Amino acid sequence: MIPNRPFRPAPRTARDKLLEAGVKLVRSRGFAGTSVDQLCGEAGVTKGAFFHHFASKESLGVALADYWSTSTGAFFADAPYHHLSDPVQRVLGYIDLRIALIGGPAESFCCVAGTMVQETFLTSQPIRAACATSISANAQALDADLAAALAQSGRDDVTASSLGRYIQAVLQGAFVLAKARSDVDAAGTARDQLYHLRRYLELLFSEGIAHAA
Amino acid sequence: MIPNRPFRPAPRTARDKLLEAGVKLVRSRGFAGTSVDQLCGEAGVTKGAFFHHFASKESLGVALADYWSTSTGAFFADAPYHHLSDPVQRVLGYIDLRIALIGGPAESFCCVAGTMVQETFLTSQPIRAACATSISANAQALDADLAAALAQSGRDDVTASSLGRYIQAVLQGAFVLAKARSDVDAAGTARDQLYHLRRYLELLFSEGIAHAA
DNA sequence: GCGAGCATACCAACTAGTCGGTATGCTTCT
DNA sequence: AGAAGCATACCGACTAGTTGGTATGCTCGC
Repeated sequence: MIPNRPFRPAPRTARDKLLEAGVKLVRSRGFAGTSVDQLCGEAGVTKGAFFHHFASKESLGVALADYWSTSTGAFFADAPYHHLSDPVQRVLGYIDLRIALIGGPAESFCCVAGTMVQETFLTSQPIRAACATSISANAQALDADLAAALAQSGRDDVTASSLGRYIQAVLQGAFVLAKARSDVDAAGTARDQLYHLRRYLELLFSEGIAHAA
Repeated sequence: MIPNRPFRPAPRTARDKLLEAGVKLVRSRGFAGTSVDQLCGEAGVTKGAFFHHFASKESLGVALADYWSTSTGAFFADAPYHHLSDPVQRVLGYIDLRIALIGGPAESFCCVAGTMVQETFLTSQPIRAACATSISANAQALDADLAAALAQSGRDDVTASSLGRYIQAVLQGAFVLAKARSDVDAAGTARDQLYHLRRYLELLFSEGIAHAA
């Protein structure tokens, strides 16, 4: 789930170029709406190269979800909010980073895995599983901070894993609404959802303290 | 349509059958992943009937979003939570109804408009607009109750329309996560997101009262 | 008999995937 | 060192089947 990815490296091999093309085309046209020829055209490679690296279009979908997962995972693992001492602030720092990454048209910040899984969850089990792994990896990266923040706030009615999934759900929903309202203000629409999410987390953690006091 | 035979069941036209087939197939395979032939097969109708009623596959997509919007709109307009006297309870009653409606596999409770707009927001402006209208109509149906609940709680930092959009965003996100986790527990995953949403609304409205007091 | 509603037959374009081929390296044996 | 042997990376024409869409004909209520 890397949104804008301003510093992505130039892809060298045909495989990398095809995966980068996949990110762009799936984000804007969906998986079924993107043909192998379009992927090759966008990547500037031939069909021979495509089927040299991928056994089928489906296997590109699986590889794309993995590629997306590892590149976004690396991005957030390096983010500065990890250095904050307060776990609540680390969680809010993650949300603030997500807010900061939203900008431009919807296809530049939406999620490849979320888009793919909507279309393929019944027609391709391998792609569905790869997308599920990608999304849950994002959720689990926050798990320790969420658990610490909940414990610190005295919250025992919410689990960290459930809250982590909720954060991912709000992100995915924000992307859907941003696409729907892309004629008005895609980025602003998406950010609005994260402001509500941030407010929920603040209420949740402070309400916990109020309870404990 | 025309009630010239009141003692017989209403004649299901090919158009209605195609729209019903569209709901089922788009929910489970997406719009681009569903062919005109599949739609005709599911509806038990031939291609001639399809292009008699719809100028193109795209125009079926637009009609499908409208059909979805009116049928779901009518359902929620008749729901019993409207009779509750407290606006906060009406809002929470809507959430509880949405929770109650979630069950079975993901394709039986997910949103047609949300699925379609993800794929087509850049490739078909008419479908995107129809889906946006469908989603925002759902949001606006809650507008008056949300405004009353916010006013009653003394909340002036959140607008009703923004909160209505957030509710729709969480629903859409819940559907995405349910699809991704359809191997585990699709319905339970989706419901979990709405429990968080319900808690947010409770905190929001009670926190407002605390502020006012 | 006329138009609404639908069926049959068909088409050009596009689809994912195949296949024979080339260029460039890396190993290994002499 | 050098050549044989082989693997990797890539090319682009080709195919069998599917796609959305069309042209035409039937049928039945008004």
